[in-house]
Amino acid sequence: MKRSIRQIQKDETREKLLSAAHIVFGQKGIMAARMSDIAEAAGVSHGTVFVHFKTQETLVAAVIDDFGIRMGQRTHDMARNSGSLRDVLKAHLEGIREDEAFYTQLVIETRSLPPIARETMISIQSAVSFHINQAAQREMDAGVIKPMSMALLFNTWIGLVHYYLTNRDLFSPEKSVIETCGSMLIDHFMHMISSAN
Amino acid sequence: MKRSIRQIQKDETREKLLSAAHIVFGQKGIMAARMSDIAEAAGVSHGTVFVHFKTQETLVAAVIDDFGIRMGQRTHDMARNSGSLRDVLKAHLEGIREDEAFYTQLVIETRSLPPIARETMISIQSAVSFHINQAAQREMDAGVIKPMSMALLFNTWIGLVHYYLTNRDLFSPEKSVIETCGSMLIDHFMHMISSAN
Amino acid sequence: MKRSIRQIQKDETREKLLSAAHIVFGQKGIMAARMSDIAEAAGVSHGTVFVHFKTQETLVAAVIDDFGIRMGQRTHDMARNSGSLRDVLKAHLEGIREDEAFYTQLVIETRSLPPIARETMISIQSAVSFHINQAAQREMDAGVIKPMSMALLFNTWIGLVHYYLTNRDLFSPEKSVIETCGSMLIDHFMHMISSAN
Amino acid sequence: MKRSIRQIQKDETREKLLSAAHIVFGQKGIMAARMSDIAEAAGVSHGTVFVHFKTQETLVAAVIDDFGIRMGQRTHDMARNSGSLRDVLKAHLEGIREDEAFYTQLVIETRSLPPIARETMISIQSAVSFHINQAAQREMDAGVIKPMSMALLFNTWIGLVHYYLTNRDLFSPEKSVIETCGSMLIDHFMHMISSAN
DNA sequence: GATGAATGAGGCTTCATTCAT
DNA sequence: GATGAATGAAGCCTCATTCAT
Repeated sequence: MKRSIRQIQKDETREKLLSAAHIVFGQKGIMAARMSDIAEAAGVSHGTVFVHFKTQETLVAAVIDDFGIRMGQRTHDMARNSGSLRDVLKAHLEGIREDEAFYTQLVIETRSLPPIARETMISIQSAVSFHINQAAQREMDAGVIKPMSMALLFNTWIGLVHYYLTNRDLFSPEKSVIETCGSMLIDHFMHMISSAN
Repeated sequence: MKRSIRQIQKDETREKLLSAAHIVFGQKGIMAARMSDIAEAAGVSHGTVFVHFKTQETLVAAVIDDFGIRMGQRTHDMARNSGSLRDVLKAHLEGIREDEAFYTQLVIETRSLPPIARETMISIQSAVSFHINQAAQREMDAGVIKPMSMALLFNTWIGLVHYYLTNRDLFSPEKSVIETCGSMLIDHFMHMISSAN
Repeated sequence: MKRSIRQIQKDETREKLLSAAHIVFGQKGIMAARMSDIAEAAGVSHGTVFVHFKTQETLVAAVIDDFGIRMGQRTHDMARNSGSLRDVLKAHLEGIREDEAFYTQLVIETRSLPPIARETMISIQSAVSFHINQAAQREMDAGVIKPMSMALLFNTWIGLVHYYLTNRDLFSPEKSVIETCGSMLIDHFMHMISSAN
Repeated sequence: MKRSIRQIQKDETREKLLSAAHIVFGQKGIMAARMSDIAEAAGVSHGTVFVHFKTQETLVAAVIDDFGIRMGQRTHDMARNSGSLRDVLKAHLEGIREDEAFYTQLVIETRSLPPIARETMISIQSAVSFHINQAAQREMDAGVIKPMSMALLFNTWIGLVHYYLTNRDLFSPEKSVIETCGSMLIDHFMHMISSAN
């Protein structure tokens, strides 16, 4: 069927665009990237972007949505492979590391992005939070970590991670912050919430 | 003196502009605010902005610098009035609260702003960090708080605060995050780092 | 080939713009012409100009360069068709006449234009001067014209021509100065430098 | 009388402005000079310029008029001190030399200036032409110079002089063209029109 | 469907001119 | 009269979006 060949090609182009946008957004920032930058990065013409995404906002939303699904999947995988809180945190960072640049931009720009961005961010955090809380609760019940509000425990972790991500220039100008500081952050966080001294 | 009447008026306009910019930046974002928004907010004509600030970047730099000085002053005051770490954290949040919206935008946008922004941010954090570390060290030596890296202690605090600030919509959509969550954050943080359970 | 249809159309627009700019520059002056004047004269939108010429300076440079090439070609043709100095002068004026308005503006504004303008002007004059000198030298050697510095002979001729061009309002307000005064100028110049009385 | 003290001061300021404008116009070009440049050069405030000259055009006109009067005076003096054509040409160049920069700008910009500029230019040239023609006629009658149209003789001279003035960068980048090339120009011109070889 | 030239709204900046002091 | 801050019209340039090919 001709139809389906075309369809396949179209889908391929769409994927190229989403992937290119993901990279460019991670490099230049989401709102700072121009539509033509993305076209160029995807190796297609400027106009083609608009064939697939009616407006800039649509493209941004699609990239974010895509990313949300990927993160959701990773978080889901996280569940089965992790037992201890430490494992969960490790898996969490690992999940971020795979999209570090884009994730960081998303953290930074959420507020000035279309609502979908905020919603995606929240849904990602909710899923992550669910797993972290579960593991934390278990260890808290076991008396390994201090009793404290789950929400605050989670927000402290997220805040710490985001702080390092968004200040990469201070902590790891050359390469991935997660790679450079990840295990240190986990150690520190575990130490802080641990009931031992 | 004629001189000084005119000078005073000019200074007033400059102040009006800085103050309007400070507000508008806090509302719309620093780079998203247009020069004409600021003119309008200050109640002067578009051209007047350029009488006082040759370029947009100059204005941004001036507002940030202004803010940096104000924060520096507050941090300095913090020193004499605070003994315990809890006091210092309280003073820190109090200092932020007075410029909450702008501070939050600065946290968000630092990376896409002229270098002065980053430098100001760093210098503010350095000063704050100095006082926090001093108090924390004392209490750590006294065995009241767990032994841990000063840098990580500070970054955890800053990360936590910034996380709440930059997610105001989640934590306090109506009013100041600091007002709403400040003492909770301090309590939580103190509890976390405390050597007691 | 699709390629070439689009390419041809783009080139046509570029030509329309260059040609419109050439005319508008001749009428209003090179720096006095606004980008929007040229867009209007070319029958395209304001933004289109910037698709083809990134900045005003680029456009000016392109128009001048274009003109330089055209003049160079004419000067080259001049060579083969002219024997006597009189012929060369005639050809020179003829070459100018085809772009009289623009050439005149260029003469007037060279100093306030980007360096390319000056360079183009100089290169045009050099080529012309070469041919004039050659013919003049021959006739000087033959004793037909007075012995004199070639440079001064050339500068006198150019000065005379430019003076008439730049004072068209005095000499030929209605139409081309070259048409109106050209042969008179040649006669006069030849008479002046002739060794006969 | 208070009145007349004020009047004197006002006149002084006006003179300062005219003089400053004359210099600045000579340096930056007449239309390229900003009103504030002139205020600064005159050592008065920006607003003061408008107290004396309602519009930019008025100022330009006044400076040109002033210059015209000065040139007229010099031309008049030229009359009594000069006998031969060579003397007149020398006096002519001398008159220009005293205002070389401004005169050159005027030559270049006349067309884009208010009509007064053109009229002044014409009136200056008329006066000069009168004296040159008179002397030339005498020598032509005496058979010293070739018979030729007075207008063309004059225009050749003016064209030559203007060509050197407006191409100072080629002929005398460092200092006055008249000083550097003046006598050469006179010699050449006299040689050209002389009936001798 | 892909292309990329054309479009035009929107933003920054300059500078002659005005006017309150 | 002198001052200089304020004004706003006008010009350059960017970039998301449209549309003919």
